[in-house]
Amino acid sequence: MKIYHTHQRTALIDFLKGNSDKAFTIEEIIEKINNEELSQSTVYRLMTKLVEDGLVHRTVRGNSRSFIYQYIGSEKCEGHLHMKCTGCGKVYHLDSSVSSVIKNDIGSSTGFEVDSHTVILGKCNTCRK
Amino acid sequence: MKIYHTHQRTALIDFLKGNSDKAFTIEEIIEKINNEELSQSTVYRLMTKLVEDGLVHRTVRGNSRSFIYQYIGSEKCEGHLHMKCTGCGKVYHLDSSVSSVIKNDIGSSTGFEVDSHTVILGKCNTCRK
DNA sequence: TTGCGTGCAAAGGTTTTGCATGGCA
DNA sequence: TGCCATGCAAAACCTTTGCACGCAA
Repeated sequence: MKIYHTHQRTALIDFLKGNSDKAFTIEEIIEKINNEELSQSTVYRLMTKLVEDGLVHRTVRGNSRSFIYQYIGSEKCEGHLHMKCTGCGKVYHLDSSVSSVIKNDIGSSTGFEVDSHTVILGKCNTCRK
Repeated sequence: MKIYHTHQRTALIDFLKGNSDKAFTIEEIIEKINNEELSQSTVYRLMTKLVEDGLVHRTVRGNSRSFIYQYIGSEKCEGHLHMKCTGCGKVYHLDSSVSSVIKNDIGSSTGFEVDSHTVILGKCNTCRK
């Protein structure tokens, strides 16, 4: 299935890439980029695809009911683990060397081969306070 | 606010405690214990409280739309991490000492406080072959 | 008896979908 | 031109809530 590079798609991906250190609800995304004019259903549809393609990570924030999305698709994400804060929903990138140490610790003690896409849950420095 | 020990509450907590290695949707919970007769809204209400009290952990499963809940209040799983094999689906308990090392590695390099109930994904020794 | 808990059904909020139209390649 | 993408509005879905009644303490 071919992909058309519509201006809606471009605007959305540019926005997410430019803010890959933050996570947003669909509502927030629409608010932030609606000079580019894209409808709610388009955002939902694009997001679904981006999540399927592994470019975007989907979670929930706190005990809210809606999902938040964060861009994690850059190549630089290969090989390291991610941590997701259960408070604010933000995804953090764990340093490659620390990631390797962890994978080795687990591998050598149990024979378990850790998947690079594992998301470690916890509370970030800010939300712990 | 006083707590009444109704049979609905007891049935729910007993079920969750007895299956603390698994996570369930509200629908699944109702299905599994509905010889004890408890309504959907009661399950939702009890769950909300249990999550607030920190006895139950709430997340989402895969790309589903509904939440899943898992009991995390028992002491026996305190302090160590779990690994789930994406091949056979089994959950493994990671040795406490290895768990501590990992938590410390992450904590000292990022300030992130790892949730003990994090589930690390990967392939177990058997499934790797 | 008191007042928290429950069940039912209705409401609420978020996400998905059908259909006609728009626009990229 | 061919066909994927979009927008709108309706539908679907999950969760929450109001109210009257039930039941633990």
